[in-house]
Amino acid sequence: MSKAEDVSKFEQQRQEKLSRIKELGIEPYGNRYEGTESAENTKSGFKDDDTNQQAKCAGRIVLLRDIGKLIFITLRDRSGTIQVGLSKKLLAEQWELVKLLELGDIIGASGQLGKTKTGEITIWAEQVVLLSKCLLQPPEKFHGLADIDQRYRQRYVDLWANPEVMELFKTRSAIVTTIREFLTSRGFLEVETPMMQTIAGGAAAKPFITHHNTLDMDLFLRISPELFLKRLLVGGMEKVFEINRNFRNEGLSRQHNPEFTMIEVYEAYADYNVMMDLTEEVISLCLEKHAGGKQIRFGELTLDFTRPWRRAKYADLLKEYAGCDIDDIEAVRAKARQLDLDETQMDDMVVINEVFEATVEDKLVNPTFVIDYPAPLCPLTRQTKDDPKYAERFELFIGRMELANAYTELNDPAIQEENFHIQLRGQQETMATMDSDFIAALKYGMPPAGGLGIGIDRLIMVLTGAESIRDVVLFPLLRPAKT
RNA sequence: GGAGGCGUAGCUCAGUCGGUAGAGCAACGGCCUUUUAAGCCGUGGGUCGUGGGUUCGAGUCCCACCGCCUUCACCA
Repeated sequence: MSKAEDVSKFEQQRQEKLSRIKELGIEPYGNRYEGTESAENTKSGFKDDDTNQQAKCAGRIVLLRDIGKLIFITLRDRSGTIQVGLSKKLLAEQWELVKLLELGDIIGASGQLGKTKTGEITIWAEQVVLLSKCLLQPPEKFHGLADIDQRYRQRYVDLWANPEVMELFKTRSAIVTTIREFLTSRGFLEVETPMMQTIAGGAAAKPFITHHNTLDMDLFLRISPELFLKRLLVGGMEKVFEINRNFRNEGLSRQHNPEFTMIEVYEAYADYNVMMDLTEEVISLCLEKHAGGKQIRFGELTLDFTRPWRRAKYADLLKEYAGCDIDDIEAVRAKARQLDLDETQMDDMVVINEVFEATVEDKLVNPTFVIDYPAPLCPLTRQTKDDPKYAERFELFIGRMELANAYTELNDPAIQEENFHIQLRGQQETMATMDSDFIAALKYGMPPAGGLGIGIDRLIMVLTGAESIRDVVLFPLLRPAKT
């Protein structure tokens, strides 16, 4: 960064142009501008045989080529770009304004639609309106804005200077819409539950703490909506979902942003198998509608989404990749030591999970459902029918990342209350924080249900090939910029 | 929090062994009515992230700090 003095030098030049525009009696910040068509629609609507086709577009000047008495401008709008030809002959009275236009200004232009010698569809402007003056230097026209720091801090510039960034966020929006439509068309009700909670439950994570002044009480930003959505099952909302932010006060990484978007889905009378099918179906639908094929490049990896996706038991994967039997705890502990893990202060289950995470997770590149987790690791999950050591839970891994987590919900209040007291040694956080109102809800009777959570940001990552969560979050958390 | 890397003009980037700070784009002044990252002629632009230190001399070497990236820790 350079001195404010230098920055303002360029700004001053633009301020001077602004003054000259005002001297022409022109308001440099326009108002409502009606009757426009998008750039891409305008171009696709062009007919060669129609010699009197009018067009009207608005957008930001991203390229400007001044040939003297003729200026070519490339306008960028939400849809793409279109060329505007500004001719002195056609714009006699507006020519003075037109000569003052510069990169970054937002203008509206209308006139006859035609083609240039080289065949580019062009609006030959008869009317030009300055809609907003740009007072700061836009980034370089060819390379765009490349500095990662600045791209995140000034996403408002990144979005129009780098069209692929705009594309990605349009895709993100479309994927969320697809998920929403998929669920609502199947009778799911979209709801919103508290983001500020008095007990941060439903997941194992450190919460953010905030304070309500009038009530004079601390509140937690939610780490999960789970316990509230299950209350809705008790209330009779049999198929519900919520798409919203969770907050976890933990480290940042390529896969972790402190606030991230989750969808949670609950279906009464279903179980984790139903949720597994639903997960595979909805992600495949998103892939089909919004991605380039069943194979997606993800950094060094190629993710193959061809169905059916692998479904493998937790214990079998442990055997496969760690080479030890889940029931042979000494073998697992030996493996832990081999991995340089200090297992002495950990409960058996914690050791098993540490070994699992260290040996299995980074092998799971193509979509893989890991099913039947050890029950003690799953205090909110129903045990499997044939073996109480395991819980009816799956996690979906794609590209070495955990994307989804689901289970057959525990609806026995006695077992749930007991599980809320579990604190495994070696676990820093526990998802078993006592919530007695939730127990009360269960005592009224919660239908058996399947529940599912999908990390939306990570889903967008694997579907678009973006390797960093910051590339799929519009405004990722950063420290304040240097002064 | 630990480790490693990066920070040079508005933007994208060069900068050799420690010896007066460079290019392209953008800007400014000219020319140009069919350009496509338009072209041509000319001009200006820098406390090299910040602060110390070593040195006759620091963008370059050393230390601290700030920010970003990667990685580890953390984190289902």
